[in-house]
Amino acid sequence: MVSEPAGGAQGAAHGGVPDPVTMERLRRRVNGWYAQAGRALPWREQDCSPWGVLLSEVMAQQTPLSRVEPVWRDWMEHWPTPSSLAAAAPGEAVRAWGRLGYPRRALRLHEAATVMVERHRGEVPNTPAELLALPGVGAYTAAAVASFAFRIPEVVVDTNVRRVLARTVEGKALPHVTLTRAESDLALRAMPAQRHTAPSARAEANVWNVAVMELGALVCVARGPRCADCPVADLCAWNTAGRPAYDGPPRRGQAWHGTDRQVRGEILRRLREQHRPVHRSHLDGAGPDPVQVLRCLDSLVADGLVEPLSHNRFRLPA
DNA sequence: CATACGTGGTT
DNA sequence: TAACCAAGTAT
Repeated sequence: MVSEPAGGAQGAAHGGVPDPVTMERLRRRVNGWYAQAGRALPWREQDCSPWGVLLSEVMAQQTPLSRVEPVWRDWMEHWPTPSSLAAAAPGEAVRAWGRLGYPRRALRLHEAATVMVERHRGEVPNTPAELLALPGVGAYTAAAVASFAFRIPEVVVDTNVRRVLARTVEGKALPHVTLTRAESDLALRAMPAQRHTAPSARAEANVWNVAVMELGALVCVARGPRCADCPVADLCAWNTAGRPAYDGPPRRGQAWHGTDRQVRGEILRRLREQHRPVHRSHLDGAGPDPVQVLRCLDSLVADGLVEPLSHNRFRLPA
C-alpha cells in the first residue's frame, strides 16, 4: 500500500547524510514550488545587471527584503553602475543607505565600487574568488552573486538554506548556532551532482539556490512555519517526526537598549539629516552618557563612517 | 571561534 | 513588553 515511504525519516535523516534520490526528489518539489510561488523581485528580472544583483545581496544581509526593495530602487536610479557609485562621495552612500542598518555595508559597497573601477574595468567580477575579494563580500554573497548573476552553480548557504536543510534532512527545528562543517557538506550534497558538467544540472542548481532560500523565507520560517503550505512536508524529517522543539544551546539575542550600537545609530541618524557639518554639541543628546557618546563618535570616525573637521565639527565622509 | 555591528517588524 | 529574528561580514 505504501508506494513511497516517509522520505525524511527513511531516506535522509540517518547520520544527517541524504541519499541522492531523496535529495533529487526534494529539489524537484522545491524548484516546482518556486516556479509558481516565488516573488517577482526586481533583482530577479532577466535584465537585471550583476551590479543590481550584488547590491541586492549586500542590502539583504541581515535585513528583510521588504525594507531592501525601496532603497535598492533608489540606489539603482542614482548609481546604476559601479563607476557611478565610485564617483560619488562615500558619505552620500551612507546617507542613501537610510535606515537599512549596518551602515558599514554602504561604505564597503563604495569601496567595492572603487576596486571594480580600478581592477575590473568598472565591472562586477565574474569569478567566485574575485567576488570574495571585494570589501563586504563574504562566502554567502560571493556564492549568491556567482549563481544568480553569472549562472555559476556555487553552493549558496544562508540562514534560510541552513534552516530548510536542518528540518527536512536532519529533522531538527533549527540549525546550529554557527555554520558547521557538517552543514556545509550537507549543502554541497544537496546540489545536483553533475552541476559542473551538465548544462541542465547547472540550471537546476542555480534554481535550487534561489528556490530553497525562498522556501525558507516564505514557508519554512523560523517561527510559525507554514508546513501546511510546504511542498515537501511529506519528505521533511522534522515534520514527519512531529516537529520536535529546538533542543540545542541557547541562542544569544542581540542587546540593543543602551548599547554603543544604539548610540552609534543615533549619531549617524543626526548626521544623515544634516547636509552641513554638525557641531559636537548637536550630537551630545545621542545618548544619556557623554563618555559613551564620545567613544561612539571616535569609533565611527575610526570606521570611516564619520569625518572629523576642525572646531569640533563632524559630517558624513566627503 | 566569539563578538560587534543597525533597525524595525512580529510574536 | 521583551525577545526573537532577518539573503552576513570582519576581526
